[in-house]
Amino acid sequence: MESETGGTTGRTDDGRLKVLLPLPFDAPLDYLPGELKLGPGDIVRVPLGGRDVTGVVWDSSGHQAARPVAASRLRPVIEKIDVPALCDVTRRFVDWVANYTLTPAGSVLRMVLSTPAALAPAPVKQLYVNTGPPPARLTPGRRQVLDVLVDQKPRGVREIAEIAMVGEGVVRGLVDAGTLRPVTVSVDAPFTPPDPAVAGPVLTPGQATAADALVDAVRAREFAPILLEGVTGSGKTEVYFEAVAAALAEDAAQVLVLLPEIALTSQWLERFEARFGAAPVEWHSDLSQAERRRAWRAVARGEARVVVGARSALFLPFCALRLIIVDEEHDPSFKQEDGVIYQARDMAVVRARLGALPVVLASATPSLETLYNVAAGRYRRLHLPDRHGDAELPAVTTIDMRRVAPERGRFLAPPLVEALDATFRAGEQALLFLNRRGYAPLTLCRTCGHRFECPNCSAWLVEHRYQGRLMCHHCGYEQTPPAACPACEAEDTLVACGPGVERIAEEVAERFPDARRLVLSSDMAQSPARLAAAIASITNHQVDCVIGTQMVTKGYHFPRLTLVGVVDADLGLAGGDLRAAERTYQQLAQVAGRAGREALKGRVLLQTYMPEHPVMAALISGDREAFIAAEMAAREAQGMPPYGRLAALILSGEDGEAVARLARRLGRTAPRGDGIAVLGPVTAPMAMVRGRHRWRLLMKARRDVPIQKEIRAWLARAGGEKGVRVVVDIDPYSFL
DNA sequence: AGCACGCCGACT
DNA sequence: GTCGGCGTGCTC
Repeated sequence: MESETGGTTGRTDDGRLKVLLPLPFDAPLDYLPGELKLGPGDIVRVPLGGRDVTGVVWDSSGHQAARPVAASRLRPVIEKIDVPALCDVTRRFVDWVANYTLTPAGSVLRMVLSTPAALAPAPVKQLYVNTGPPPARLTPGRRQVLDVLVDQKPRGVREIAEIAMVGEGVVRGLVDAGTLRPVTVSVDAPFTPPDPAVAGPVLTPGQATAADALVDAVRAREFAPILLEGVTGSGKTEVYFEAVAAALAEDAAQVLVLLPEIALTSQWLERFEARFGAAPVEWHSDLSQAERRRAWRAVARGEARVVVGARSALFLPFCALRLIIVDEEHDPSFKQEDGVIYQARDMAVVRARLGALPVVLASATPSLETLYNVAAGRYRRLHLPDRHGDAELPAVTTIDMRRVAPERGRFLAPPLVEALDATFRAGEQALLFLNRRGYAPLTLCRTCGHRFECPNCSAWLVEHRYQGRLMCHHCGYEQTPPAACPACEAEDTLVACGPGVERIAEEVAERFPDARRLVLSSDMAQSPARLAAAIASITNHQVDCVIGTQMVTKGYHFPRLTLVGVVDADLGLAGGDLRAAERTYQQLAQVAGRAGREALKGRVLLQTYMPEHPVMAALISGDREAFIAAEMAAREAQGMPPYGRLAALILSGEDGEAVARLARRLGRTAPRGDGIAVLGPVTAPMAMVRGRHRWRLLMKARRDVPIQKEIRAWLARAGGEKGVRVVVDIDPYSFL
């Protein structure tokens, strides 16, 4: 029996070193430290099979190998990498997330070591200063060079030559003469630290009270989950900036601000810079390789004081994290749906608990989970009063599409058309919201009824008329629309069914030829520059009518926007998943909030076939509290989250029979008993994605049931099936 | 995740 | 007779 020395040394009695590798392994592998002095968190290169990989010295407790590998098979660590060690909290966080999400610990570590370039030796450049003896011959050119360098600031050869107005040869001559001495600097410029004192806050008394509470929480250096709730325009950002300022005032403290990717806008960054005099360190998917390296290293070294990023920023190697802010905490995009499946908002709370620091969840429309935690006394709630007292909330009304339907082939009902007309005449802006990209979601043949479907997925091909393509939104398949029907060969019989934003834009163009239109969808987000230009054109009122998907719902102020028309308010309610009502309410409330942000009173028109639906009723009355209460009661009655827990098993594989076989076996061997129920197996609503057949099972459990343990035992019981992948989604959001 | 080893079709 | 397809399985 091997005995362990404990969790602090990273090695066992016989000198084995535990090293976790960024590969799908559940546990660290054993290595020999050789002559290296290594401790937990150190980043090392180790041999694995025929290659070298980078891993992290892990704590020896926790992962107890059932049967240790023979000492003769151990290989020594190659080298220690010159990067700060991953701190204790980061390591425990990796283990925690792995255990909770039923993901191999190595896969979680891979998210931390996501930037291989950051682990390579830092690229350097050669600069020069005048610290050597003066040259034997002082020519006029040399004199000019030395004049440039009197300030002792290191500069590159090219730069010196340019300022001194001499050739580079003159500079090199002084280098050869030993007058100019080289200094080696990293090519990564340091980040300017934000300064808490640049611009003092201008807070109302209500905001100041909340800000003080946050500042106290930062100073207390304890775990403190806090909901910061306040409607749009109540100053949430300014209030949490005070907590950021309090952290910045402390030595070396780091702050993480998580935003939904879509909300990380230039507008947010401008506000930050105005308050703190410097930009935060950004972390999101479209950073270049060099930017990632610079940011990652700065975080690891503690030089990045404030990081703002999308959910993956949670896995950066912070060493002195003192505060986490999750803005727009209700946003469903915090749920990562592929690779390691996790809810970044929930994991932020976990990281805060492990690190004993406050975490602020900010929202105008908090998630039911968060409200539940407030009600249970687990989270503290700070509520911001509306800055403008009884602010002009937009008037919300429904258009009953059963009574006032648009003409055939049109999608805007007469009352909405009239409202658009009035808005344009008044010189104001309108927003038409439809959460559907492209021109039409379905194309069919009028003669034979043939539908264009994706060959790899159970989904219709969406027509994108601007690009002249039929596209699958699930796998990237696309084709050119054929002239004739591929089934019956009839010509000119293909019809577009249903609207997307492009089709709405077309209808606006037909009805209002003079209105300047802009379609805003994620198709545009591919190019950040184009997106920024588009946003600016709205802000500058170069656009009268914006037709947008959920791209438009967050983070932007459009001061001249007074009318919001929701083309299909029922869209999100279809499918009947758990959060359909909540999500639809959030989304429509958020879109509605775009109308009438400043002096101008706004109004919102919802086109719906079910105006009596509780979601519509709540939007009209503005009574969010009542809606939440009803939704909570319904969830409680059904034992659904947040009252109960859910976990989904998604099976997929190319061989449909094998997938079905394993699905049935999992159904037979499902855990049953007190507080656990398993629904399914059923074929997934999207029965085929990317050529893989899919089945689902859903486990519903009481909150006190250790679902991870149950699922692990269940999967072991059922065994596997060749070529079939099982993905576990704890707390699922998507039911497709 | 890679990279080996392994067993069945078309080439010099 | 070999080259090579990528299916399964191991890496301390």
